[in-house]
Amino acid sequence: MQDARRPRAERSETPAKPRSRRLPRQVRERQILDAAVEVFARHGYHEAAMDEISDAAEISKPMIYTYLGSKEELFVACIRREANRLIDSIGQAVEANLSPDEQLWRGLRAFFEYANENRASWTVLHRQARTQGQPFTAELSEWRQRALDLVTGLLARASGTEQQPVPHEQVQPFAAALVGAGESMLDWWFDHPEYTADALSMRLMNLVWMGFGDMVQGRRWKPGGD
Amino acid sequence: MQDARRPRAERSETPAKPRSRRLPRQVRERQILDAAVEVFARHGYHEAAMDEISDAAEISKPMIYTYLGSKEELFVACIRREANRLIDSIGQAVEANLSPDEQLWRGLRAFFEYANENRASWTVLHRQARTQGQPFTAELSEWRQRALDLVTGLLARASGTEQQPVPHEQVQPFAAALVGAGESMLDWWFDHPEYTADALSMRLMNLVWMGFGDMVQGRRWKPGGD
Amino acid sequence: MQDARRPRAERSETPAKPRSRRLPRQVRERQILDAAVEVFARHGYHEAAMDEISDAAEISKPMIYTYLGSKEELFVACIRREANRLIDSIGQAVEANLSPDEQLWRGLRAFFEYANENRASWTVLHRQARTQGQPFTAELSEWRQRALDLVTGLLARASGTEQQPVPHEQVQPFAAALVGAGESMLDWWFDHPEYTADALSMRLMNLVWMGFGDMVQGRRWKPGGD
Amino acid sequence: MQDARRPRAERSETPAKPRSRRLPRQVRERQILDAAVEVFARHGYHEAAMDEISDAAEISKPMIYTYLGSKEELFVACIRREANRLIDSIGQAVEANLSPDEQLWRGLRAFFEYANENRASWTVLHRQARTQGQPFTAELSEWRQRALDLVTGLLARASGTEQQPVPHEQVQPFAAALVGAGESMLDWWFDHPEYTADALSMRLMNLVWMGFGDMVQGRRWKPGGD
DNA sequence: CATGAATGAGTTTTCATTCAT
DNA sequence: GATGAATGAAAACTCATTCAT
Repeated sequence: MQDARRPRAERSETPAKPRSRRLPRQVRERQILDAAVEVFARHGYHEAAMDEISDAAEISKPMIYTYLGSKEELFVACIRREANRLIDSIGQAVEANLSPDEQLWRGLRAFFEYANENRASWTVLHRQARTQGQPFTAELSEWRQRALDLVTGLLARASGTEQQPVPHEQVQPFAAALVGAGESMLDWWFDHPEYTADALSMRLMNLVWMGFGDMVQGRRWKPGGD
Repeated sequence: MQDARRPRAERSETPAKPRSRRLPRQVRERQILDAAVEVFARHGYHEAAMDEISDAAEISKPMIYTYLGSKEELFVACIRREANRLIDSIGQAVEANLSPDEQLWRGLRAFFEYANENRASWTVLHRQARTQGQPFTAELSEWRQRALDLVTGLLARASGTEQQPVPHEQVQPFAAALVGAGESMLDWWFDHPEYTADALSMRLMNLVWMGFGDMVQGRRWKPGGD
Repeated sequence: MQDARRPRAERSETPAKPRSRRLPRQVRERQILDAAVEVFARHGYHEAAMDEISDAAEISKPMIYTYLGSKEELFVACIRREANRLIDSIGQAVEANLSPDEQLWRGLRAFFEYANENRASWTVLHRQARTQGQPFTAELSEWRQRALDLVTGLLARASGTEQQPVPHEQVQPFAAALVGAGESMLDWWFDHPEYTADALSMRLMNLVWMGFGDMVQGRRWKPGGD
Repeated sequence: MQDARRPRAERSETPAKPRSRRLPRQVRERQILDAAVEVFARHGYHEAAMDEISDAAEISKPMIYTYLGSKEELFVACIRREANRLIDSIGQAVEANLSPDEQLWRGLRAFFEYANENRASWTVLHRQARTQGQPFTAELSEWRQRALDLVTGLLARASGTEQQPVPHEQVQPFAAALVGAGESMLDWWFDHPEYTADALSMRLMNLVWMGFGDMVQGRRWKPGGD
């Protein structure tokens, strides 16, 4: 947790820059959120100290409370903003005029790219993923649900034919699996950065797509069979 | 200060239940671990209070420290014990004389069953999965690595032929994906308990196994293709 | 757990004295140090409770930690401040234009006076003197060394002639003895306050000075002699 | 404080020697006191843990309480035993048929020798010397008083003539000074072990004896004089 | 508007002491 | 007689949150 708080006795002699007062609220809020995402990603919700966030944001703690409310509300605001950014990124990658499978792949790739280029953002979304019983649990599962819906949609559109679309509730468990597989592969990627987002997403696409295709077309694995 | 620590002579008036005192160490350690797993699963490491654990274990805090050491050591002990239980469960399900694909499926099913029947155990293993920078990080990643190795082994054996085994490092990213997919599907299952472990594991098996099989046999998805 | 830390809205009913809030840091630090010296003197390092110090300083514990750091750092700060005060007192009493022996005597007298008038200050410096293996041991021995050096200097200057100054390392054991003798006499004084600092310091001066003078001039006591 | 308590999980497989049960009480008490002196000397009263003492004594804690009572009583017993040993040592060195000054010197030398050869014993007597407000304060000051009386007696007998003995109350402050000087010199000795007890005691004897002799004979140092 | 000063309520950990076996 | 098991009561330190300036 470092030493972020405790204004030790040796106050720096130079009064330092007066910390640029009187900025418009919007700018302040962005500063705060940026810092908070950084710190929450680094330490997680509970280990993150408001002092460290206020230090990182170069703003005093009371301002954080004034602008963003409690620690919990601040965290929720972070999740919301970063979730939107990620989902927008994916949404933009999935151009409507592409074929459904291409769309799916582009979406996966966009996900890998976003996470790789916005580590803190991804981490803050991911780190607390399994936390339960916390006040912010609702927000977290909401964003996960949005992500899941997005993938479910892509997968359903890609797998059904025009005549026989696959119903969402049937696709859902596979979408869940795909999401989990993606996250897991991402973690693996961070430890093996020699791959590209392109390659990674292709592998995942292959794994799931082909398997899913087989299933849709009735080719199945059965125990004892083969 | 001074002598304040000397315990009072007058005990509580109500005799209360005698709480079966003076149990052997081994028994107490088990009690403590059971309670700790429960509490850590419920709240996570940092939000779990030693007080709550001691309450749940029906023992005083000093005994926990005497027997299991610090909070961190206690957590590590939980992880270790539960990880062993889970991995043993899977290991026993994977009988050596089965065909490789059957083994993989049995393993998946055992995983689903174990997690379903031992929620707290699974949760404690899973909840802190992405935590970093904590003292117990080492223990957590060790157990994840063991799990990953187990799956990698199963997948590699199942996908190669006797003549042409697939090298582990090539299988790894897929194993990672499979693990993630399984975890994610499990979460989904908890919200849709109408399925059986059998059905779930079969679905996952199909998804991954068929896809993987396609890849191994050279059937690939390519962007722009079809 | 959870949100337990959020402070209650309803403050204590009794308005009580307003306790002059929001004082500048400098003032608070002095208050804290004053209280800490008092409490450390009374109970010693380990038996002193931060709670008692914070009560004595009329401030909450967190402020102590914020301003002065850990208990150990607080103690070190006390030692440092009080050691400086004492050594300054002696230094000022030892005017440069006096004869060396007069300087030595004035120094001794200043020591007795300071200790008598600043009991807590002296006690905090003295009480832990023989403690070892504690984290603050370094600070304690540093101040003792400074005191010893001061006395060694006075003694050396006073005992040698201009032509033949006595080397410090030869004087040192006697300086150590003198310091110990002074401390011990001081303790004795506290139980027999009918004496004056003047009288006490004169006695000690006589004891050591005459004896030392004899030795320097070659008059020695030898066993079996007379 | 080491790790003296907490019987960690890895109980040694070998049942170890059964800790020789059923020893006569006297032997047990000696074992305990020996261990306690060692531990108290090492850590001081408050930092010494009963667990460490019981470990060192190779006896269980309840036995300590049964035989010696509370921690405080145990400490008092240590002080008492070791004080007696030291004072006896000095007493034996001071043979009645010697000349008074020779007696004084022998006493000093015996003190230095004892302390040097029985570090723990000396340390336990010395370490808590300045502690106040503790329950054992009485015992500590009693032993100091006995030591002071012993020295006062020696000094008085040595300094007066048969016809004109110096009254004790006049000698006392000097005796206090002598004791303090001795202790201080002893500390210094521990850091400069190249000297012998003989040399050290001679130095101290010279310092104090000659000075005292001068005073008794009316040679005095006066401020402003010389 | 901005912030340094302030704190209530915890948290983990330790220790002298005693009881049941 | 001897001990492992057990605990009440603290102690140091932290943190989200708010008020006075």
